[in-house]
Amino acid sequence: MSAPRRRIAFLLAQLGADATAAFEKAIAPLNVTASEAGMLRLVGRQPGITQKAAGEHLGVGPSRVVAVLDQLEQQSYVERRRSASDRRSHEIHLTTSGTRLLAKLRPIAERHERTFTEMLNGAELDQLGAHLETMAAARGLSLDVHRNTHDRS
Amino acid sequence: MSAPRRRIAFLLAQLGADATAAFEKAIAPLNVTASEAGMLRLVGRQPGITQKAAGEHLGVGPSRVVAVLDQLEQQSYVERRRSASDRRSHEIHLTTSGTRLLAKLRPIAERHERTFTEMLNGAELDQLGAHLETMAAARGLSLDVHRNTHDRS
DNA sequence: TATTGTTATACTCTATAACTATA
DNA sequence: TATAGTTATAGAGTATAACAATA
Repeated sequence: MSAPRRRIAFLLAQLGADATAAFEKAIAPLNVTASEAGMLRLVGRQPGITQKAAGEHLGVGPSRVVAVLDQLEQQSYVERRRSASDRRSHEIHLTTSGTRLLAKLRPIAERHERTFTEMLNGAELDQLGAHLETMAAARGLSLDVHRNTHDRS
Repeated sequence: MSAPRRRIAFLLAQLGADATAAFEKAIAPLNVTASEAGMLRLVGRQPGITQKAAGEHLGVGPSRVVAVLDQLEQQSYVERRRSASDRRSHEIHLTTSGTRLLAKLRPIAERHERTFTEMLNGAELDQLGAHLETMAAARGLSLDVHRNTHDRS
């Protein structure tokens, strides 16, 4: 059918906003925002990543990267190190306390995922995940930021 | 599977944000934001709705309702009328040109929906839509009432 | 006293342009 | 010249509190 009576895009917008708000709320006790948590995960997975590369992965501009890193660095969760090969660029690394924070974030993210998926069974989630990944790939969204723990396959 | 899946909520957040951004971009030529489009559609469906009720339907606060309506009224797409029964409240109505704008919005929203669904076949979309609706219902998101501003027609 | 809408304020996120220091 | 990062600024969206008119 070419006349779309379905409301997929609308449902995605609704559920996506709800997921983001719920995640923000879940991690608020750790005094980090979703932006900061996303950056922490990325840096944990790719230590030494440059700010430019981080911005591309996260889909945000350079000035937003600066703001997020300023916040994280001020709380001593990450540090910027000037690259030896190209002194214009900064390599971002987790500190010990950043690594500890990331470890605390993981179970919260898992619980968050469970609250969003508990109403569907395993087969349904496999279908849903496959379709969402197909859509995300077709839309050119990068998907690797979140897969940094045990489910890399 | 007992290991928590950690990708569905993330995919929803990513795709939801992408859907919202794409819709904004699609309607930009009409010089309306997604907030304004959502309000227009609500008022089209429920002429005479009060600002308070509109805010509840759209999931935004009173001051946001004022800002969106100020914008729409300034462009003569809607008008506020004091309620005869309760002179504290305003009843919102589309103007002729607001109705015309709403009619132009509809095919754009349909094209937007197709853009987000063209990579899946009909059976896959049926599955996906059913699962998303199950999730939305479990999350307490209304399927009939539009609670956020990133709406399609 | 409570409610509807308004105004004011502050904070987050996004986007852009100008600037610096390197290359 | 071009690039990586920084700074400044502006806009949209959100949240909250104080306020006027009305109930």
